[in-house]
Amino acid sequence: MRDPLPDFPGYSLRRAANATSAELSARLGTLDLRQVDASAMMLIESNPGVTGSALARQLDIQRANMVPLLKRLEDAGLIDRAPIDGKSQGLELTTTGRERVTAARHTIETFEHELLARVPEEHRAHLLPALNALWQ
Amino acid sequence: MRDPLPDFPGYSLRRAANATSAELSARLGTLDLRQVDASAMMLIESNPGVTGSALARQLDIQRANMVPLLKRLEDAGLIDRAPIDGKSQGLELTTTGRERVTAARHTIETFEHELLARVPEEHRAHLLPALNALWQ
DNA sequence: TATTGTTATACTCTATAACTATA
DNA sequence: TATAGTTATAGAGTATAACAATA
Repeated sequence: MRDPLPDFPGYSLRRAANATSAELSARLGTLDLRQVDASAMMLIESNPGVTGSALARQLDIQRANMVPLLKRLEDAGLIDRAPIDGKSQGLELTTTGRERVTAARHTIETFEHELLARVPEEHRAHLLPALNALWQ
Repeated sequence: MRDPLPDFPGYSLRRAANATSAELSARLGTLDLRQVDASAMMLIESNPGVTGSALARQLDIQRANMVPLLKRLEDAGLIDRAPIDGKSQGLELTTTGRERVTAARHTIETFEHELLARVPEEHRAHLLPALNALWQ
């Protein structure tokens, strides 16, 4: 079939994101994590005591949608919450959470390595900076 | 906030796709089109008489989800269906559909041009081939 | 006055299973 | 036996509005 769509960067971006996202989700699923769980946990790991609101802003997630996300992580014993003041609560990884995020990072790094291997060498180093220029 | 996530190509890919997709959707919305509508119409334009099933395969959309999509396009007077045999039907753009897809392509090309302008010149030419290597 | 955490809700997108009719 | 079109439905993911309590 004639297909003019892959010539559009926007289309290719969406297709590439969908394809790789589905694959990564399947792998993180073996750790009982979603992609957003792993992202949130890595941010908490790098910023212990961060609030849910700050996390939401950094991940570009609605504050309201953080509630079930954090509840899931807490119920799974992966994070703890401690009051900062009367209205804010700081988030930290539990011991289990630290182990899980380490496993997740390993899964992700393996995945990204395979991902980049698909890209011809001449283009490889340009992918990340080009992508980050699009949204950062 | 310390944020290790933009160093992961998979994360940057998803963030870039989300950000650009939201922007493009808003622009296509002024033409009463969704992204997938524009994609489907461009494929029909390039392959007049194509079936809905073939379209679904090319776009990686479930056959079942093509039904409301095509109904929407037909109700809007953008496509016509003509029986090929007893079970298949060929899709074609109407006159209105051809005008609309031309407008959509203009919108998309303008958008992509702005998109690529955000990417530093040294990386620009590498984006599309790198992306296409990830899913094609 | 702005922000945090929360509840409730609706909407879009997508996936699955099943069915009929036809190739 | 495989494919086309379809129906119905369920599950994610996300967006909006509103609220009480606190900074």
